[in-house]
Formats: sequence, C-alpha cells, structure tokens
Amino acid sequence: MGYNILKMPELPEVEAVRRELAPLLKGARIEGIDVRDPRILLLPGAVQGKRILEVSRWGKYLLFEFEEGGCLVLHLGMTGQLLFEQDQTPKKYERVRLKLSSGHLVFCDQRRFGRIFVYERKENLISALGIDPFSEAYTPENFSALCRGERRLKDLLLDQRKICGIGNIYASEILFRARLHPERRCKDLTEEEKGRLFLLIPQVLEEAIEGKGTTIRDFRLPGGEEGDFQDALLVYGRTCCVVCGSPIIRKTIASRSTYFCPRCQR
DNA sequence: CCGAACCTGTGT
DNA sequence: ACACAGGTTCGG
Repeated sequence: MGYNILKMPELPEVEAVRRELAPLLKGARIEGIDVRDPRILLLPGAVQGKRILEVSRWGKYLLFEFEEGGCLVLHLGMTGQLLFEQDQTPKKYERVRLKLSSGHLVFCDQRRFGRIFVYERKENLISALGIDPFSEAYTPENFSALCRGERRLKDLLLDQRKICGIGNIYASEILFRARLHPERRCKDLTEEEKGRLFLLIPQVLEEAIEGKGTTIRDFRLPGGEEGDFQDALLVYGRTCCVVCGSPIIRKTIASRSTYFCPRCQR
C-alpha cells in the first residue's frame, strides 16, 4: 500500500507532489531519519522531534515548515521521487527515509542529483531565488525589469535566480505558445510580446499542474495513473508544428535541447 | 556564455 | 561506443 507520489521536477510536478503530500504530512512529527546516502542530506539531527505545520513550495523547492521554526527543504534533482508508505521495506534507489508519526516518507533518487537541506529561516532560501510565477512578486513591473538584458529568452526562463520553477520542457512550451523565438534578446521584446510572455508563463504552468505534471517515463500518480500533460505538449519532442506543419527545429540552446517552430516563433 | 562535473540508466 | 535525460553549480 505505497503511495508513489512522483518524480521529475519542474514547478508543475513539484506542485503536484506538494498537493499530494500536504494532507499526509501536516501535523506529523519527525520521529527519526535514515540517511543511506549522506551526499543527499546534511545536518540530519537538526530535524528530530520537529512538527510539520505547512508543506509549501517555491520554484522547484518543497518546504516542510516546522512549528518550532525553520524548515526542511527538498529539491528532487532530475530523478527524485517521494513515496509515502507505512512499511519499512527498502525501496529501489532509496537515499533518505523520514520516519514520521503518520508514516514513512522515502526519498528515492536514481541519479542522486536531489538534495535535502535544513534552513533555520525559509527567507534564506527564497532570497537566493527569483520570483515564483504564482507569488505576489510576479507583477508586470517586476517581470519587465527582468527583460532588460542582452540575454536570450531561453536563458532568462531557465535562470532560477530570476524566475524560478521553469525547466527545460516548459521553457519550450511557454515560448511556443507565446510565439517567441528562444534566441530572441530579452530587451528587444515589444510591450505586446512581453505582455504575452508574462501571461503565458503562469498559464502554461497552471495547465500542467491541473494535468498533474508530465509523464515521459515512468511517473505514476498514487492511484497508479500517469500524469496527463505529456499529451498537451505542443512542441517539446515533436517533429512537426501543430499550428503550421513546418518541421520543428531541435537545437541546443542554453546547453539544453530546445524545440521551436521557426515559422510561428519570431 | 559554454562545457564539464556531479550520477545512473536507456536507447541507437 | 555514443547520445541523451525533466537538475544545479562551477570555472574559464
């Protein structure tokens, strides 16, 4: 009776995890912690006995906020998964196990890029990160201020210190829907284009959250079903434009595979 | 800005 | 054998 909560982290996947976990973890106390891979976590003793009041998110980071102050911060890296279960059987790729009063939360991570931190103040994390697209700070004025540089749009969207939560798949999806070329310079956007991009960022992410994330490989929801948003991807992984039929270009931009339609995106 | 590093696995 | 994979960080 395991809860396979999920994996693969861009903002929508992390938010889907958060929504699953919140009712299971709120009010639970951390009774112990097993660290099988010390590279994933430092300061294990600091969370003993703490009680989780809130499960929140900023960008791709999950925060378990403690009644006593401070929080445990998790980043899933590329292949991190969180499972909630009652039994003790070790899982494949298990790295850290949090023993909670409500059950065990198991952090599994094939590639070990995930990380768990302990923060005394969550502001210390958030101040190092950019604007979350669902936060109060996400305003046209603040967004505009980010669009002043020479850098390309794709670089901006992936820069977690500027806007946080967008990863490689959703960067392509957002730019396709905004009809903007990933190599356009930020500062060359017209007001109208900037407005389109500003609105489409949270809109695409919200749709993906409603679809419970994108399953390209083996992600399963707690009931065993897959996420839905892979069916709604309009450009990532495609060969033909769904709008005009032109061949989709796949090109390395910002050191990542980037998909775009050279005719629709300018 | 890029490429390498950090990891492990899958697919060609 | 090589390319590629939803992540971040670092040095040049």
